[in-house]
Amino acid sequence: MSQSLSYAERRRIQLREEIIEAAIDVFAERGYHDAGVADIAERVGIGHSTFYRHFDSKRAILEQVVETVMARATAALAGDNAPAAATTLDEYRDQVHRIAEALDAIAADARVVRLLLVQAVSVDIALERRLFALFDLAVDLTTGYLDHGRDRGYLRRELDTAATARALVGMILGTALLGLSPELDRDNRTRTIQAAVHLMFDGIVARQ
Amino acid sequence: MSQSLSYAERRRIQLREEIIEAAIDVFAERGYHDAGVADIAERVGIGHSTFYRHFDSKRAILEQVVETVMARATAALAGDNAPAAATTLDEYRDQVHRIAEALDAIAADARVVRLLLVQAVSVDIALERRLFALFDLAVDLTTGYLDHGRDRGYLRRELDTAATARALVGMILGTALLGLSPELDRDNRTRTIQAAVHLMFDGIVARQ
Amino acid sequence: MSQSLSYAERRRIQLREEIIEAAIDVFAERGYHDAGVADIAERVGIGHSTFYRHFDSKRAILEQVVETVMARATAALAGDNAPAAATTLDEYRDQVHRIAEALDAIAADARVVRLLLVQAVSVDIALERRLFALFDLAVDLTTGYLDHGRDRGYLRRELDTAATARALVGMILGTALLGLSPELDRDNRTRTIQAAVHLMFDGIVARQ
Amino acid sequence: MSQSLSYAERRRIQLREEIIEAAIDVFAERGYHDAGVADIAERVGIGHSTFYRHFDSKRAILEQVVETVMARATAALAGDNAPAAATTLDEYRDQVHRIAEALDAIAADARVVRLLLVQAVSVDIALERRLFALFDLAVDLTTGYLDHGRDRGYLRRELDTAATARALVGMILGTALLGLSPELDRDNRTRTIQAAVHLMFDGIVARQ
DNA sequence: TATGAATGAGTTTTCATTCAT
DNA sequence: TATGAATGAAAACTCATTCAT
Repeated sequence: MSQSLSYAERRRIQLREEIIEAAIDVFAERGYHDAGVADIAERVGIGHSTFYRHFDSKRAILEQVVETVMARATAALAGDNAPAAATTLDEYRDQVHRIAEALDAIAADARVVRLLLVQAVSVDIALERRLFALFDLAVDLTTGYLDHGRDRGYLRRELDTAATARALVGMILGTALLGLSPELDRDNRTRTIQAAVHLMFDGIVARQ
Repeated sequence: MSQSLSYAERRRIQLREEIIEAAIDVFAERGYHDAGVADIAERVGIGHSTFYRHFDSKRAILEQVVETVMARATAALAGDNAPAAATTLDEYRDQVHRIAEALDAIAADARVVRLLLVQAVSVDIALERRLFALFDLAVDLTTGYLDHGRDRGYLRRELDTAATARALVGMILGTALLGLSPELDRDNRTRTIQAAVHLMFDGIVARQ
Repeated sequence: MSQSLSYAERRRIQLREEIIEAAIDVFAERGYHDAGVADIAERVGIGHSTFYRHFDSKRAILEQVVETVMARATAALAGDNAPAAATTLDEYRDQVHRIAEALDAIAADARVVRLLLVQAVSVDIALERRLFALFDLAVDLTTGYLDHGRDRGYLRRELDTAATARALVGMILGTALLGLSPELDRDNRTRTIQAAVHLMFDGIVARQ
Repeated sequence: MSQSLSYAERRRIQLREEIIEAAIDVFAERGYHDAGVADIAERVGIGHSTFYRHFDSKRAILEQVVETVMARATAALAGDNAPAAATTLDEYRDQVHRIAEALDAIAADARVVRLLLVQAVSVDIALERRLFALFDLAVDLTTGYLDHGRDRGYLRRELDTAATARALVGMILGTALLGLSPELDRDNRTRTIQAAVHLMFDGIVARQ
């Protein structure tokens, strides 16, 4: 199908992607409001007017940026940590570990966190809703996993799966947010992930 | 001491607080950038230049707003859920429950969450740092609690307390953020809190 | 007549004068536009609202200030350097010297020069006219002196007295303006005056 | 070299000059403070924000205006009244006449006088300094001429050249300032110049 | 098609002046 | 009477968006 595109069309698509990429950087660095269309255009190396041949408005590209980043994040998750349900606790543990690492890889890019957790929420109600819809989806998915584990018997029988899922997704988002702190080095980040997973499975209480 | 203030002085202080209150609303509703000084003034019912008799700039009142909200939040925590260390697991469980409820009471006000987690981070590097400093403090405090519990023996001996504290604070922030979702009703919120606390202590794994 | 004034009236007049004095300082230091009514009031030690009990507007006090400074300047001139006409060249030389010194004493106060030559001309056409009327008066007076000297025979017969008077008044104003230069010390100032008087009488050409 | 400029570039430069020209008018007519950027733009027939595509700020264009006017004035002087030193009194007389006429031609444009003597001094310390530096330069140049004449013997041997130069430059500035008076017609202006030159060379005293 | 030029709507901020105590 | 509080008019400046080349 790509050979059916003319050179101009391919060029056009490529430029569009370059603009999105530049916008990701610029919005993450300076924030949506402080970033100007001119900044984005300059980074791409085009006139700021050309920008408008590809996007209707500044708002429109933010939307596209958020969309793109959301897509990448979900793609990264979908990779090999497929939603195939685990049948034993150990399998589930492994799966969660893999998911956690994938999420960490995503969140390690501060731009992603800034765009999704900060900018997307601060600009606009409509965008905020879109984001919360994604979060709700994540909660639903997680609920499914927990339901499955509870049915299989390796998770606590009385688990309030929906509420627990919400707490877990919250933990993901919150630690991602905390990861923006400049204090946090790589090692700390890794330990936090491990602690979170350990917490998730076993809690903090000592067992005899 | 309050009787030592003249009528004019009291009036002045009161107006100042009204402005802060209005700013909390306006910033939470429309976001810092989309909110104008005129909007704040209008909500208070004063001329927009009167605003400048009480605050030097728009930026200055945001700072004051964040300060105020942070102070209220910490005050709410400090209430009766004093940092007095628990000596048994049950005491600690109770304490955590009380803290969780206090935090929930704070976070139930969507304005607080919006201001602290969204606006304060999106406006300015300086403000962002201030906020992260607060989060780091929360992590340190939590680490202290966990250390104490581990030393007493009611928490897991091999607990990575600092990393776990980070995960826990992340869970608080993340669930607060999720709480912005308009879908979430009172009951859901409560269940999420309970699930979070349960998760924290016992994890999700079934015990025989 | 002053004993007919009540205490309150005297106090009022005195305060009015204090305000004018403060305004002279403030306008000279910061310029009319950059100076605020509040600055003047603060210097006097009164509330800025009280200012309006004594003057109708900021513009009004500038007028008063210019009037006052002009009056002082002319008074200083009128002193002992009375317009009594000289009958000999030497008498006229003496007279011009006295006048020059009096003018220098006035112009040594940079505030006067700033107010009359800079501020009064830059604010307003009406004020500018008032000032030029004063200058024209000075030209007329000088013309009278020169006419007198020419009639007496100690000044050149073919002297274009009106035009020369204009040149002489110009020299006074111009050197006063140059005197604002921070470079100029007391000695230079004196030498300039003497050079100007010498120039006026004898020109620069060598005589055999 | 001008053909190397694209149409757009020429247009841009031309517009820039139109703005400067308009600003000269507007600042001279209403004074720097009372003139708004919008007034300048309106006179050029452009939107007020277009102004900001050519100048950074209102202050910046004043600087440019003063620079331009100063440049024009010095250019007018530099014309054919070159600084080539005169060797005889008559040559010097001629030279001074030419210079005086050139200066008069400059000062005949009231805008120039207003901008340089009034506005430039009233706005800003920095600009005032720049102007006084120019005046000091004029004094130095004049001193050089006088030194030369004294050395040649056609000027008085005991002439305090520096001080006299200051008095002469003062006379130039002062008569220029007086020339702002609306009373003054062309004829008066010319006579004043001639009287000034006559005064400069021969003084007012009758010679037998 | 790509672009720089142009623009007006909008925002923050100042300050002379009036008002209420 | 003296004053601080209140205010609105005005002004500089920015920037997303449109236009003309």
